[in-house]
Formats: sequence, C-alpha cells, structure tokens
Amino acid sequence: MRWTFYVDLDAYYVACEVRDRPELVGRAVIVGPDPKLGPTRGVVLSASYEARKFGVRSAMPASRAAALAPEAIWVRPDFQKYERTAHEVRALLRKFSSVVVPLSIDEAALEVEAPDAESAGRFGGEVQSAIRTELQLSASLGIAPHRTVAKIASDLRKPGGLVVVPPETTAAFLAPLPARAIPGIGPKTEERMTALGIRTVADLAAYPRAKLRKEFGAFADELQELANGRPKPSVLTEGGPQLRSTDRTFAEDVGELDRLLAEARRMGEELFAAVAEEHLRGESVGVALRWADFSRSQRSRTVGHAIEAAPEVTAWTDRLLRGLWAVEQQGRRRKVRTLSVRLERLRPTRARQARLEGYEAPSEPPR
DNA sequence: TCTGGGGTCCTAGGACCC
DNA sequence: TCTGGGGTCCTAGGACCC
Repeated sequence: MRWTFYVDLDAYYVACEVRDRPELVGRAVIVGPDPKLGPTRGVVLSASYEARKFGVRSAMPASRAAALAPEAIWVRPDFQKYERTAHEVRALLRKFSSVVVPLSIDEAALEVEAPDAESAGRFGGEVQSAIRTELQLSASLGIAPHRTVAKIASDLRKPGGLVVVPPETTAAFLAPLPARAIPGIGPKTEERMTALGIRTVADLAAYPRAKLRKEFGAFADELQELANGRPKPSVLTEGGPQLRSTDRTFAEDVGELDRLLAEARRMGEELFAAVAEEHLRGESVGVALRWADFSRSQRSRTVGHAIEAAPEVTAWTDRLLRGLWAVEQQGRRRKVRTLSVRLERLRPTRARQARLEGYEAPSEPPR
C-alpha cells in the first residue's frame, strides 16, 4: 500500500533558533522585528508554544505580540539559516523515501510503501525520532493514502503529533472536523459557508451539490468529493516558479510619486538581477500598491518577449506606477503603505537561447 | 493592536480570431 | 440591419497558504 507522509515542522523558525541557543528552551520566543528596538510595522513570523500561551500567533502585528507577551525574547529572522536547515531536513527525509516533495520551507510530503496502517504509523514514528535526534527539531506527521487528507491529519495534534488515517476511515475521520480544516477554505469562504449553515465537513458532504456549485463554482465538486472520502489525486506541479516579486512597506505612508518611482526602480533592478541569477527571464512586469487603508491596486504588462535588461524593467515600473498614481490622484488620493514589483511569466534562459536569436524585435521602452 | 514578504490559483470581462 | 458560438490571451482583483 502506498501512503503519503505529510511532515510539518513545529514552530519552525523558532525551533531553528532554539536549537542554536539552548538557553531559549522552554521560553516564550518570537521570531520577528522586536518592537522594543523602535516602532515597527512588521509581524510575528514564528512563535514558540510558550509564547502562544499568551495568545501570540504568526502574522500578528509585532506591537500586539509585545503587548500580550512583554517578557518574550525576540529573535531577528535569519532566512539563510532556515533555508540551510530545510535542506538538512529534506536530506534526512530522503533516507526514508525516494519520493520527497518539498511543499514549503517547513513542510514536505513523502511517498512510502507499507502493508497496513499500523506499520505505516510505526515507520512515521521512526521519521519523527530521526528528525528529533539528528536535527533537534520537532515535526508533526499526518499519514494517509492521499496528500490532502495527510495534511489535514498533520494539523490535528501539534506539536509532535502523529495521526494515521486508513483509507476506509477517511470520510468518518473528516466528518466532525470544521470545514475550515480543509486547505483552500480560509476566513472568507468559511464565513460564506457559515451563512449557508455549513460548519463541519459532514455538513459539506450533505449539502445539495447543485446549490454548492452555484456558490463555489468548480471548487464545489472537489470539496464534496473530499468530504465523502474521495479526495482528488494530488498532481505534482512540475516546472519552475511562475513569478518573482519583492515588496517594501514604508516606515510611514508615502505621498510623493518621485519617492515611489525611485524605490520602484531600485526594486526592479534588484529583482531583475535576482531572477537572472536563477537563469530566468520574465515576459511580464507588474507593480502593485497597498494603500494606507490596506486595499490594493495593481497593474501589469506583458511585453511579448523575454526581458533581457534591467532598464526595460524599470521603464515599465515607471509607466505602470505613473498610471496607478494618476488614477488615484483623480480620486481618493490615498498614500502608499507598501510597494510591490513583480516579474511574471518566467522562462528559463536556456529555452530562449534555443530559439532563433534576434528574431524578435528589440523592446520599445515606454515613456 | 493596525495588519510582512513571498508565493499559488481562480474568476471574470474585454479583445481578438475563426 | 442588429446580430452565433467557441476559443485564447490579457488584465485586474480576490482568496488562500506558509
């Protein structure tokens, strides 16, 4: 029998810091920008379970976390460390399975052969203890024949949990869970479901299919099949990244176009260089603004060829940004909180080189 | 107590083509 | 002489995930 082991590392960034600094064991630790070092608009990236007892959560404004847990120890994030450690974890997991699919920095799915649920669970325990003894990290595991069910299971007994769902019990396992436990159902969808009287997965299974389709489109079938214990087979999405982006949230909202233009140019150059480093080229440039009221506006443009030089990126960020700005000046004239620059439709450089060189006309920088 | 930075996928309307 | 149907691409916005 084929099983998916869904491995989810507990409080991952904090765990990486604690294993390097044993004096932090058992303490309320928060990875994020320390508000005591000055006002910040940043958020909590990761909180230890001790910090969570005070109500601190990921993505919470750092200022609020500091108010809830005044004694907490703040650690500045070290993403290189977290990437490095993630590679160690994946290398370890490959000793247990030849199929290891990284799904985020702190999650991975393994394909494992085991004759029954009991032996799969035993093997899962070995994976967990290897992660603990060799890497000093805690992982929660969900084990099921399908990845989505395994993921849901991995979430149920954190930290350090291990939940096995044999195939014949899938529907019964899911039935009592809140609909929100299903990946893809977030706060908005949950709210809409509540309005329809859907709270649990069992409610979802029993809801008339046609009405569900009317409300949620194509997602409805997927949801109901899952709710009835027939999850959609997970497809491995092959291929490289679709887009790269960079964001900057200003310490104070910005109301001057020139400041935004200068920042967008700098970000565009950096982004082009980072993408080139990956041997990729974009065919589309995008600019997005988050306004002071937290709503977003964006513009993008597909140029029709792979962008080969940073000035072409910055020419487009200028144009797109000016367009967004002009519209806003005729309306609400809000200030800008966050500026984002994106390169989309990424293609490998090699693929381009394989085509006819110089066939396409050079790009016409806009103005 | 105001809400980061990096991504993915879906939907919907208009343009355009046959 | 007011009017088809299907398909694809592009753009903007929204929801969601870690």
